[in-house]
Amino acid sequence: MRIGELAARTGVSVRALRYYEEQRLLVPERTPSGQRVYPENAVDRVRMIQHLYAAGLPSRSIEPIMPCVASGEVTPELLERLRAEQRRIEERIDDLVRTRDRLDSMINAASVYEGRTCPR
Amino acid sequence: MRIGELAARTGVSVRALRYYEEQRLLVPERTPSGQRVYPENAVDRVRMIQHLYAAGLPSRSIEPIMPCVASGEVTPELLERLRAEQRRIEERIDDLVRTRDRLDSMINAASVYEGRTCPR
DNA sequence: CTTGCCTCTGACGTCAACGTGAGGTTTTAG
DNA sequence: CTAAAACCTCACGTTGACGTCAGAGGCAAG
Repeated sequence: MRIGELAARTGVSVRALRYYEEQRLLVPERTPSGQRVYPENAVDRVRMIQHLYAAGLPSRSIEPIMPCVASGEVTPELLERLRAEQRRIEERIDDLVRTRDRLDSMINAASVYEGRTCPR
Repeated sequence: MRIGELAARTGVSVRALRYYEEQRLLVPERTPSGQRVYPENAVDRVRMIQHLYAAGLPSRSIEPIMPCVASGEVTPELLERLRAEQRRIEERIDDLVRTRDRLDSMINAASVYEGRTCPR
C-alpha cells in the first residue's frame, strides 16, 4: 500500500504520515525509486497512534511503545512505561470527570437564573 | 493582591496571568501607577481557568464563560454553550477510557512475554 | 538615598503536530 | 507516448499557551 491509500483508509493526511515516519512512529519500506510502501497492518498502527495522540501522549512517549505493538514482545521497562502512561491517562480521566461535574453544577446553578441577562 | 502573590498562590506563572488578561479571561483592576490588583476570588477563577484548559478548551471557548462564573447569571445561549462544552468533555472522557482499555489489553497480552526481548 | 525586589510594557522565542507551497520524479490511464 | 495523478524532498508557515529577555519604573527597608 502506498501513502495515499493509507491516508485515505485512515483519514489522516499524507503529511501526517510522513511526520509519523520522521518521529519514527511508523517507518515504511521503500521501493527502488524511493516511494513509501506500507504493510496492511499499518492501518491499525495509524489508528493506535491517533488514539495515543488523542490521549495526550507526545510523539516521544509513543515512539518507544510502537515497535513492540507490532511484535507483541516487550521488555519489563516498556511494560512499566505502558503502566505509567496508563496511570497518566487515568489521572486525565479523573480530572475531566471533575471538570464535567463542576460544569454540571454551574449549569444547574445557572438554570435558576434562566432568562436573566449576563452582564458583559 | 498583586500579580506575584496570585501567581504564588495558584502555581501559575506571572506570564500566564498576564496572558489570561490578554485573552480577557481575568481582567484585574489597576493602581494609579499601573500595577495589577486582583481580588481574593481571583484564586478560584484561575483554578477554574486551569481546569478548563486541562479539559482541552481553548481561550476563545473560556472567554464567554468566565464573566458569568463570577456573576452567577447567564443567558440561554451561554447555557447551551456550557452544555455543548460538557458534551465535548464527555466525548473526550469516553475516548480516554477506550484508550485506557486498549492499553490494558496490550499490557495483559504483553505480560505473557515478560522476560523476552523487544527487538529494536 | 540607594539597594533590592517586584512590577510594567513590548516583542521575539518555543514546541508540537501538522499545513502549505515549490520544484522535480514516478506511476498509471488512455 | 503522453498527460494526469500521485509521489518525492526540502523548507517555511501556523496555532496556542505560554517562556524569556530588554529596558524602565515603583516601593518598602536600612
